[in-house]
Amino acid sequence: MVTIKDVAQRAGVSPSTVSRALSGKIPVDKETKEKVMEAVRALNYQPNVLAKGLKEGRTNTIGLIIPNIRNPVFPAVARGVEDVARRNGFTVILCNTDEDLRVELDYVDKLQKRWVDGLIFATAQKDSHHILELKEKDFPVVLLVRHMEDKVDAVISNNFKGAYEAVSYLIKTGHKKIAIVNGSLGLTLYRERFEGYKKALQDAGLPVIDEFIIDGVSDNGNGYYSMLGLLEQGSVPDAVFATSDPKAIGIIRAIKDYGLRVPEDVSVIGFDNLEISALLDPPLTTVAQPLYEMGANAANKLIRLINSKRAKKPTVDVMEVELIIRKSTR
Amino acid sequence: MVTIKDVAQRAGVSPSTVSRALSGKIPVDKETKEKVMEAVRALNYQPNVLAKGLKEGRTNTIGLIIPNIRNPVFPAVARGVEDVARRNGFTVILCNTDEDLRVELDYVDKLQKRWVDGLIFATAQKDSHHILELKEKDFPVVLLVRHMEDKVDAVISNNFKGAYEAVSYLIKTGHKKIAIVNGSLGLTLYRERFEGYKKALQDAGLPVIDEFIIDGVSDNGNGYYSMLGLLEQGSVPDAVFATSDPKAIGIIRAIKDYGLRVPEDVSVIGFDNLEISALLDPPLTTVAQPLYEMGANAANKLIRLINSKRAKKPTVDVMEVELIIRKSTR
DNA sequence: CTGAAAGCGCTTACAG
DNA sequence: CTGAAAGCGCTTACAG
Repeated sequence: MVTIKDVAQRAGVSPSTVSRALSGKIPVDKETKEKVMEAVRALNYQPNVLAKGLKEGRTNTIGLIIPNIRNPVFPAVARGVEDVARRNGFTVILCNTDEDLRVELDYVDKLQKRWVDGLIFATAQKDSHHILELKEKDFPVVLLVRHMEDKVDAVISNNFKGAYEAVSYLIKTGHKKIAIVNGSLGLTLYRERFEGYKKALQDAGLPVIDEFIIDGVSDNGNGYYSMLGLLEQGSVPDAVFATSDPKAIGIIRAIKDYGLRVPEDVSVIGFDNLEISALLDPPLTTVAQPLYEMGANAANKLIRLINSKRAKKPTVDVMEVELIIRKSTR
Repeated sequence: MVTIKDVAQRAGVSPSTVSRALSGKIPVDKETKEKVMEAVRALNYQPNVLAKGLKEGRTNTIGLIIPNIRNPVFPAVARGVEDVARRNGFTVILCNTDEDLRVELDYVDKLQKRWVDGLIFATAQKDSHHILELKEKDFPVVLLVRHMEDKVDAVISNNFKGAYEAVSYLIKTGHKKIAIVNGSLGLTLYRERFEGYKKALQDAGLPVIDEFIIDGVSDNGNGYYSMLGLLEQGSVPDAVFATSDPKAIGIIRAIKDYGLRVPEDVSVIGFDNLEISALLDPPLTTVAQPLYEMGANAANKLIRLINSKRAKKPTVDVMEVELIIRKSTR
């Protein structure tokens, strides 16, 4: 391991000078600087990040906390985060929590010890006290996809509008009995999508029917059973608004297994626009979220927080959303 | 920030004693130990990992270097790596390279010295000198998915056998003109799958036909054009062995766009068994790789390397593979 | 069993 | 512009 001392010796200067020549922030004589650079090259010197971090109190590392990278929403999001991080000289630690609070707290603990400079959470719940605590300590935090009102900086998409447009489209194309298969109402994003659904019905003078409202459905496979349950109890809607593409996939399978056709008997509309959604049978009509850009924005926001001394008021960036019409709706 | 000094002061002992009480490796009087623990709890002391790392020369962090987390093979792999890492007290840094060597070298540079205890590469090429160099320096390295003969520890799947079984199945079910759409032959895994393809044909007394051999096809969308090209030049196979599921997806679209049916006119078989592959139209027949387990094994292997003092001879773990028959083959 | 001291590799006031 | 010194928060020989 070659250290700053080795470089200093070879260049015939003191370690302090090497440090200054390298940082560039403090004036150094041109000639000495060249000698230093020459030595750095000759020895292939790499400054030790730990020592630097220990001294400066920062590590140029951020943590990305998500439920599960296998949920197909997150690869694009993670990629957005990483690209921006890398371009700014940051490195990202990936943390999957499976929505388990203990795992999440564990990670927060561990990462803070590691002196991570900031954290992006895509796991925020209504009552994520630990996130609020970090915020209060002025530790840089940004929420992604899910947010907590205006208390913490966040990047989300326009959930209300996306849902409103999806359901309005269904109404416009002649559907009257529109069910919603929703996620947990503990999450703001699903509450907002629910509001959009209700508003669209109301604006069209359609009733909001209790039996067509299903929530608490997760993304890993139980959309199938919720839909099957609905059909088997004899409530057949003419359209379903699924609040995520993974849910829509399960719902379509359930409708087919029940012996009905999509979209002839039941139209299905999703929310996300995953890369696979165009490849399904039938190709999925859905509301596109700019997942990559959301990740990229969150990383930018976090890095700005890290670099700025004074705390500003948190802001929530709402990204626009677009209805993509394919073949799962008639 | 509460440091070891604060704890020492409160417990009325020296910092050295606190360190020893905490590490547990060196005997400490029971009573003093309790005083220390009491102080640790009272102050909610968190040892600073940077300082520890600087002193001990290790950080309990590993780097995972992959082409792109958006390629649907990698989320499962990454999850396997992370789960094992976390269970062993390690943290993982995610690095996407897009197969760009400069990005990769940049990452290796940044991560390697003193900062990360080991590296998992899912990006190895035939001539990845930088990986060999790390290995020679005795820096812990494990290859994943792709390997470099027996020079470096690796976890791969049984590519030859998977390909052999896939193609043999096609032959057994009456196909005679079987094309292969392959990845870059610069990668061992694709060479091995190619060998399996050829061997299966030979064992059945079928000729290996040049015009049915396409390689250098990447996973992001150009399977579509390769297949379309093949069809348009008038060479219509009765089956296609795609050496990855993403390629199979593009191939199926090309066949349909060309006006033929899958599997009635052309059977298609993939390799991977992604979660989406069962949901496609038609559901994809494919060779399943244990992606999660491969990631988990690689992490285990790496952590063992990190913890063991002496270098052992590298070993290549070959994981078993399974043919999953669905509806894209007749 | 315990404390004082040295040192991991840096950066940055403090002098000059 | 430059060097010597102190210090970031730990761990670990060295004495006792």
